[in-house]
Order: sequence, then C-alpha cells, then structure tokens
Amino acid sequence: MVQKRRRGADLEQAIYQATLQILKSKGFLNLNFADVADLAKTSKSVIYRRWQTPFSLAIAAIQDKIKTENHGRTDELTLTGHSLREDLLQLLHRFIISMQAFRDFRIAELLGEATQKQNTTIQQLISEGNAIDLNALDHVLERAKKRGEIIKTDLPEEIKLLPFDWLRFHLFTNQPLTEHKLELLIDDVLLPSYHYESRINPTQ
Amino acid sequence: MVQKRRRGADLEQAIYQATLQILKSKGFLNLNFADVADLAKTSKSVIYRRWQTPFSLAIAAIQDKIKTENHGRTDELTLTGHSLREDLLQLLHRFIISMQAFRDFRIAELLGEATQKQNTTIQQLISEGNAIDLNALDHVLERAKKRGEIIKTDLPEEIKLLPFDWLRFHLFTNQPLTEHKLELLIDDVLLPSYHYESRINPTQ
DNA sequence: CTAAATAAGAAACTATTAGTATCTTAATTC
DNA sequence: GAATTAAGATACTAATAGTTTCTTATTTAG
Repeated sequence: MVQKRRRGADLEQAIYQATLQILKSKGFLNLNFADVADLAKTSKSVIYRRWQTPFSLAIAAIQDKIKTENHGRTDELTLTGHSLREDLLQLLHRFIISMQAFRDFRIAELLGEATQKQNTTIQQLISEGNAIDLNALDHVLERAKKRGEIIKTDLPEEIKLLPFDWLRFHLFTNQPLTEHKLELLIDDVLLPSYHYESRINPTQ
Repeated sequence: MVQKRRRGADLEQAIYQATLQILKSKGFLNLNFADVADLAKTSKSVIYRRWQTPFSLAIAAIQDKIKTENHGRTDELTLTGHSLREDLLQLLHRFIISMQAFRDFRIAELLGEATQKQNTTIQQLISEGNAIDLNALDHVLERAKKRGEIIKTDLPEEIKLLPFDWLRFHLFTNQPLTEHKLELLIDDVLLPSYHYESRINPTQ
C-alpha cells in the first residue's frame, strides 16, 4: 500500500525543499504560503499550523539546510598552506564557496525584514558565524606565528572579522566575488595589517 | 485668498516629506501609497499618477533629499589634518555622519527590493557614491605623499573602497559605528596597508 | 476677463490575497 | 479495532493594492 499522506519530519522536509526552491527562483519577497503549499503538494493550512510568517519559514528552511549540509564550516577546514598567504587564500576561498550557497537563496532580501523586526534568530546566526570565522582566522594566525611569519595575533575582533564582513558586503550588494579580489584583499590589506610592526599612532 | 489645492513641485515636496517621515517611523516595508497620501494631506490617486510603486517613490524621495541637501559629500570636505591618520579620521568621520542620515530612513530594507529588481537607479547611486569616495581618498593619499608619509598611492579601486564598504556593511547590519571602530580600522588596517613597502608575495 | 485645459482630490469599485475556520479522512497510537 | 492526531481540501472573511470615475480648483490662453 502506498502512502497517501506524508506527515511529521517527512512532510516538513518537503516543505523546506519547496521553500528553498522558491527562494532561489523568486526570492524572499515573493515567498508566500500558498505557493509553498502548491509546490510541496500540501495544503496552506498545514504550513500555517507550523509557521507564523513566510519570514520564519524561510529562516527555518535555511537553518535546516545549514544543519544537514553543515555547509563548508570554515573552522573544520584543514589548512595545508606553507605560508600565511596560502592559508588565508584557502580559508577565504572556502568562505566564498559557502557564501555562494546563500547568495542563491537571495538572503539579501531577508536582511531588510530582519533588521526591521530586530530579529534575534538572524542576529544569532550572524554571531554564531562570526565565532566560527574568528576561530578559523585565529588558527591561521597561530600557524603563521609558529612559522615565525608574523608579529601580531592580538588584533581586536572587529578587525579580524573585517575580511569576512567585506566579502559578505560584496555578496549582499551583488558584486562579483572573484579570486582576484581575494588576492587583492590578502596582499594589499590583510598581510600588511598582520605584519605591521608597531601600533604607534603617528599623530605628530 | 488662500490656496485650497497645492500642485506641481509644491505638492511633490509635501509627498516627499511625508514619504521620508514614514520611512523613518515605519520603514520601507511598511510604506504604502495610502499612508503617504494621508500624511501629505492629498489623495492616493495623485500619487499613483506620479509613481508606479512605493519603491520608486522611496527612491525619488531619497534622491530629492540628497540633491537638495547635498548631504555631506566627502569630496567637498576641506581637510585640515597634519598627518595621514588625521586626514583619514576626518574623512571617515564625515562619511559616517552622512551615512547616519540614510540609516534613519532604513534603506537596508530597500536594498532587498533593489537587488531583487536588479534596480539600476540604486546601482547608479552606489557607483556615483563610490566615485565621490574614491576621489576623496585619492586626495587624502596625495596629501600624505606630499608630506612624504607614504609609499603607495596606486592601490586598486576595490581596496581604496574597502573602508567605505566596511562602514556601509556595519550600517546595513545595524552594527554601531563608533569613533573607536574608526580608529581601529585606520590604525590596524588602513595605515599598514597604505604604508606597506613591497607587494612581493611571500609564497616561499 | 472669460473660456478651455489641466490636474487635484474625493469616493466608489474591483480583484487579489493573506489569514482563518470548518470538515473529512488518512495515519498513528493505545 | 477504537480513539486520537494531524493532513488536506474547501470555503469564508477581511484587508488592501490598484483602478476608475467624477467633481472642482487652478492655471493658461485667447
């Protein structure tokens, strides 16, 4: 006998898949429960029972994808570079790859809604992401220190997060993220910053 | 005799003012023609005759404000610093001030809509802004060069725009833009980057 | 100064759609 | 096998975006 009705986790997965597909094709601003229900071959009421708004559904679907795919966590990257530069390239390359997945879901559109609602889930996702990125960068800097390559590893968190912020900004504003830009960032900004000897302010 | 009906530019200004006020208080996502009409003490149809969507109205209102107030253009700033560091502080401080005005209008919410529509007006606004910022930074670097302070003025545009991008990212993600962060950016990133002697890649 | 043209403003109307409620029945549990 | 739970279908309600029509104030032209 064939199943006529899905339920529970099974059904939920179908809804998440439909949600992500619509996010990709039409974007968050055109995401509504009726379309998701149609695509997932279920009913509007089923979705209303589970989520309050298309926003919370979208967040849930994305979180689910992150959870199941564990998408390119930068802190689980095994670094094989023989220099700070190589390690940084590896790290930020991985970061870009994992970000591309989000670009597909047009999360930039979600951001507006999130800031409006002072959404805590999004804030949490961001700060979790930041923690992972910080960790990864610290690892890179430690390796460089051991190699005897650099002077500074005590940079403030804001500055350590700068490369990730900058790349995310490019993503949000739909500016292409190329390998070349990555090299510019590393050679012209990050390496000088991490190598810089003193933090004396030449205020004259 | 008192005017009973405003028209033309007069009326348009009233609509712009109402639009900006609603952007401030409720944000773009809650901007609709009916509310604007009410607040501007005019009629919905008057607005529909002029603009297609709340989005285009919002853009028009913001553009109008930029035009009339010429809001803190960084390229018209007269620099008085006696060092690169001081000039950078002055420039980026001014930048932050002018950005705050936009923050009030919650343009982050607009961004989602803009990226969805591949909006050219926004793209144009951004690239105009970039040109102004580049210009201003070049001026700062030139002054430093004349003082004999720095080595590099031939950085690629992407890198010259980095401080502005970073600050904008903070704005969009509602992270506080403090004077302290500005100093970190300048001391730990920009000065090292602009001073860095060689661009040899230490790939071993 | 008057007639014609233009555009503001009011109001009613239509269509869409978000959200809710109700009911039937499949699937699960006890 | 009865009772419970939840899926899925359908219909309903309320809100509102957008349109249309009409009246009249204001401007322009003769």
